[in-house]
Amino acid sequence: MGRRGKADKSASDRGYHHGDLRQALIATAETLLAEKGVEGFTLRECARRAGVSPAAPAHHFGNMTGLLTAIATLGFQGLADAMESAAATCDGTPQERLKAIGLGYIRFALAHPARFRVIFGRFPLDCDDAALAGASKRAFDILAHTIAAQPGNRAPLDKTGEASLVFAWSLVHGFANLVLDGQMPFIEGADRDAALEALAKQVVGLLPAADGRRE
Amino acid sequence: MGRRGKADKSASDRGYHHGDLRQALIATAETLLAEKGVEGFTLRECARRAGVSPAAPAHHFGNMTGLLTAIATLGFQGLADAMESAAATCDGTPQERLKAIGLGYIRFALAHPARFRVIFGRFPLDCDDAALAGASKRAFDILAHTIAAQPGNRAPLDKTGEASLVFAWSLVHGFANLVLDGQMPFIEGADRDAALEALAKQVVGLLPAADGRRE
DNA sequence: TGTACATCAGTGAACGCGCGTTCACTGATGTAC
DNA sequence: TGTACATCAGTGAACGCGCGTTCACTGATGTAC
Repeated sequence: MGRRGKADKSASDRGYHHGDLRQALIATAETLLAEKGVEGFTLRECARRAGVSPAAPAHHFGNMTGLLTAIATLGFQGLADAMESAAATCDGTPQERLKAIGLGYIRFALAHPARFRVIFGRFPLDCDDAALAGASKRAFDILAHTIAAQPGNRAPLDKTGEASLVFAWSLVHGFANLVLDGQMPFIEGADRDAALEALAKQVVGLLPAADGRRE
Repeated sequence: MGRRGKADKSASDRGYHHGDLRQALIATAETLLAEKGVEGFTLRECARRAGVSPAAPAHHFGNMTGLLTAIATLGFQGLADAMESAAATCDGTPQERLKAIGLGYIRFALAHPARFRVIFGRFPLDCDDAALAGASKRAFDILAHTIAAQPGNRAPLDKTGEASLVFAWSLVHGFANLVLDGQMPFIEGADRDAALEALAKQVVGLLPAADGRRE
């Protein structure tokens, strides 16, 4: 153990070069964001925790916006992956597929709070970043296509289809935000994760009722 | 017009005493929060915009937490009022009442983004503040009682009842957050407010389908 | 009505702090011959 | 295999800044007699 207990690897432990500082900074930033929220996040503390000088992040990301953009890109990719892999395990009817991607959405948010928040908070992101734009479009399209495939809907979505998209999205987005913001105090303790998963399943299970054309 | 265009009333315009600085600071803080979000908010700029010295806010609120706590209290009161007054105008069946308070929730969030965000963001608030705790309980109870009054539910809520509470809350909370975070770009322009109100009505209208006992 | 005094509300300068970013630099690594 | 050199990755000191809060203060208001 080095003299500087705060950092995972101090400069004396690891030599001049870090190895994969880019990845390390992203991971540290996520921890920090999840811990302190948006307003508590600083680039300097991020560097400090990574055991690196305050100038190091600029080398990889230019500035704070660059780092956050990298995290947001990971976020959209992860969100899209989570929805797709959840959809892959279901029986394939449109309704079951919608429930599955909804559950995937929620699971992703709870598993990666920092990425989820960076995506949806109004952070300074580099909107010209092609990777970010692509990942974002991919995630959104999964939801839109799934809604379009529901019984009675068509692509492109009409007004009613749009409303059912907003309905489903609002539901899972709201659930994720309420949990992340600590608004479900009745679900705490040791079995918290299992209880949340069960509640999420139950809530998402009510979803297809809302396709707007059930009578 | 005074020489200092930034402030509504400069010191020379209004004399030494402000009149109602407490109210003015709250209003300015809300504008600032809505404009710049949490992380952009500072007490000093708040004072600056109110045309007052940086030390003035401390006189009324002690510190930043005090100001935010005051705004949060207004928020919970406003949220409860919005839900109650929306409920008062509906025909009185439990299902219609649930839709009404859901719409009230959304309307409040869109009308008072700063208050809504201060309530649900993880801001430093004074949790010992009795007014805050009371207002918070009142708002939550309106939702819980309305859910308990739905057909098939009872008070206190059982597991299924709890799930339908979470369902309804998630829906309106998610909708409000998506709009406030600018995630509904397809609704913009001059008729934005009317379009949002219509969409909110449509989305909330799908709500009672989710009481979980409809078959 | 006038005067002394207490109370209140806001001032403005100052404090120490941590921030994001810059800059010339240096240590480490890789490559060409 | 050895050596010169280019490139890369991270350093650390410094910059100017705006922040929240404090403090002794002063101007304005209200009250008692």
